[in-house]
Amino acid sequence: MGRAPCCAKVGLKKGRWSAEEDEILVKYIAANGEGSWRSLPKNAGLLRCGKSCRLRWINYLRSGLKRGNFTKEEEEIIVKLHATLGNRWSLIAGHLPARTDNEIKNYWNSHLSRKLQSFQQNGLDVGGPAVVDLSKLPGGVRRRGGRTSRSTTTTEKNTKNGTTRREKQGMVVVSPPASLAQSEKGHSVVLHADQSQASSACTFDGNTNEGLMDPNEEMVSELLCTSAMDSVLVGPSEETMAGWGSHDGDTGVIGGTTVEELAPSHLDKFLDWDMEGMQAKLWDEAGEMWPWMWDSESRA
DNA sequence: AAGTTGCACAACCGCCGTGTG
DNA sequence: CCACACGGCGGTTGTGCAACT
Repeated sequence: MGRAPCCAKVGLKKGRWSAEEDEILVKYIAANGEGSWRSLPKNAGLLRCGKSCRLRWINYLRSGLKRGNFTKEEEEIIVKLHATLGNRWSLIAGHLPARTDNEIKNYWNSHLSRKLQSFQQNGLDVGGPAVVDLSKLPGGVRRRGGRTSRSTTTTEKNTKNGTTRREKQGMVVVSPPASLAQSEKGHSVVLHADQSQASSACTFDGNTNEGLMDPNEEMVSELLCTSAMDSVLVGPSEETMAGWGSHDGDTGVIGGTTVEELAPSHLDKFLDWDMEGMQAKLWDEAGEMWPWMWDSESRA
């Protein structure tokens, strides 16, 4: 059992590509086209693994790639798509043709995730992620090196989506908007994010009108609250949950609709939505959107 | 000026799905 | 149906560099 390594490890060069190697690879592909990555390095005279050649070509050498800083528009697209698709960088990259999945992934890990986390931790009242001017958030200004002081813990703050948050024993305690707390007192609300965050949930206990959430899950749910559109994104049936958990064939079943089916038309539409308005709508229509939450079992 | 620290990013690693014999 | 090769993808790591002490 077990596959043979993609290439013989012995004698192959690793690490950064030299200009000479780049030139060889570009010339070879120009003459012979892409594909046959396994045999490419041998045929081209490169002491590289085929996968390494492919990665170098895909991410840096092929034409049509846009290098340099991400624009504000690109950032917003990434944030919104990530809220929907999770870490499916190749799908996200499909909506930013000049960017590679690796570049987007790196950018997310080094820039955007930190911004959003800072946003959440500081409870900034900036109107929700969809309308956040990312450049104004902590970390928005590129800064390199040096020691950074760790942000102090927050006690209690009101957020623009109507919830109240405070921290207790390492968890984020979230209270729903007063309107929901009063109208739906005695019920529980569980917010589920996309497939990759299926376990992320905020449960508002009907008696205390509070919900406990991991700080990281808070960010997910914040995005979810502002982006949820219908049952496709919110609320698990058993079938849906099974699809989330299984990663069935990389299909990414969400509420019976595959991610591939969602993209691009639904996602393009999604990007145009008034996220803040959707957030308010979500709270207003909580009873309709999550009917399974109001059954007798969930109240036990 | 030198040492320290953390960021940014290129590249690697390993798993998974698909195609093929 | 099975085993294998290959390509693709997402997670992770290594390294260079600049800011800071």
